[in-house]
Amino acid sequence: MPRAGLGSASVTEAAATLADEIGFDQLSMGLLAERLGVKTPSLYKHVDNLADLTHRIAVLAMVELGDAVRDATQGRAGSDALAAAAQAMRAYVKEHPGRYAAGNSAEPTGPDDPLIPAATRLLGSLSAVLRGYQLQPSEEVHALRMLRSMLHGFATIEVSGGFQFDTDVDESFTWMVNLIDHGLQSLSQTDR
Amino acid sequence: MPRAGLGSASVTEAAATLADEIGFDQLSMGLLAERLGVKTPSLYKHVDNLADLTHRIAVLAMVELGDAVRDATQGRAGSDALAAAAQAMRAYVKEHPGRYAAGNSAEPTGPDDPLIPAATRLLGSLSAVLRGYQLQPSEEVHALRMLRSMLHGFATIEVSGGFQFDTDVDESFTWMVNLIDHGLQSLSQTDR
DNA sequence: AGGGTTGGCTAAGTAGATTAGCTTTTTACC
DNA sequence: GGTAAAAAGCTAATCTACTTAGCCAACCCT
Repeated sequence: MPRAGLGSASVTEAAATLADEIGFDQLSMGLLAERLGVKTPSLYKHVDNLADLTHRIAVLAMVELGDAVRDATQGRAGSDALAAAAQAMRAYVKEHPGRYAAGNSAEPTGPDDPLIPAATRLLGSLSAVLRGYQLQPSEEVHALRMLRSMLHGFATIEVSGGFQFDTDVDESFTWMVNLIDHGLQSLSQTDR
Repeated sequence: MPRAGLGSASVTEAAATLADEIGFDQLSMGLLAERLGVKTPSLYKHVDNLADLTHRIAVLAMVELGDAVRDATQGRAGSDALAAAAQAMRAYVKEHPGRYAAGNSAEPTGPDDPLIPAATRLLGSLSAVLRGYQLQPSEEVHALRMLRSMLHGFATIEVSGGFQFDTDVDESFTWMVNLIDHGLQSLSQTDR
């Protein structure tokens, strides 16, 4: 019996891709094994169990999303950076809905969980975008929470097919980002 | 053997309460049966299966949330109505996280699904709130999508424990709602 | 009182996750 | 090149949760 050449990383990657295709909640050890041309118990040589697998997908998602936002905002500032970050995040969720869902369902398992730095890095990138608006320090956390809420909410509703009307969703998204942009600009300390 | 006096409605209600307590994804037929003092198979006299049960919870959640938003906005308009609707929605999700999660995971099963009118009614209440801002008709859908995204995103992140910093979450919420309020006011047709 | 319906139960079937234990391949080192 | 340990696959078996079948008691209605 020849070997399949698997490893924790390749199994996680395959699972993430499968989750994107069939939906995170449909992911199972059996389906993943079939996809990899292997019997189900063999997966346990590379991953502790299903919870461990989904956690690894979550970490992967956070790292990738952090990279995407960072790359998109490189060399941009203010409104440009905000629009780029928002579009990058939305694009990632649309392309990788299963990974993103895994990321949302994950809880840190301990103080050394790699999920923590990954999430921190993503938040840092969003913070950097907001820094361009020169908000009062006391308002920075509020603005960050608002930005996260809006992007997360929009992306998850969109991916779940929740926007019914046939009005263009792209248009709604840029409209929303613009509204936030104007709101943040009006709070900018340089305006006062 | 005495009877437990159950019915579809009371089983659904108990399941919803249990989901709020232990988390929607921890809900199981076994735990629900135990809670009701009954053996697992007995539940199938009142509900088709687990999918049916969660769907009923989803409908219940949408109806309750629709009621809550409607009640909160009664007799209010403009900024007051927005703030009331937002607080009502956030309060509902905090009090009933399991029900709300069920609502999010639900898909209509057909054209006669009671989930559809329930969801429509909720969206209608939010639309009514926005109507007070006298937006251009072409912008109404965008504003509704933004409002939904923000409220849904904030509530789900908060309930999942995603807001880490110790800055007061209430404050962030009202800050966010205020920002949106100002943004919508500046778009009001009466201003131009 | 008595027949039909309802709602509970036990027993059994199914699917998915997981563990145990065996065998083969690969690797590392002599 | 040869061999022993580690790694990676497999089959078989276990456990848990959902679900179905079929039985019997309790309730309702006249």
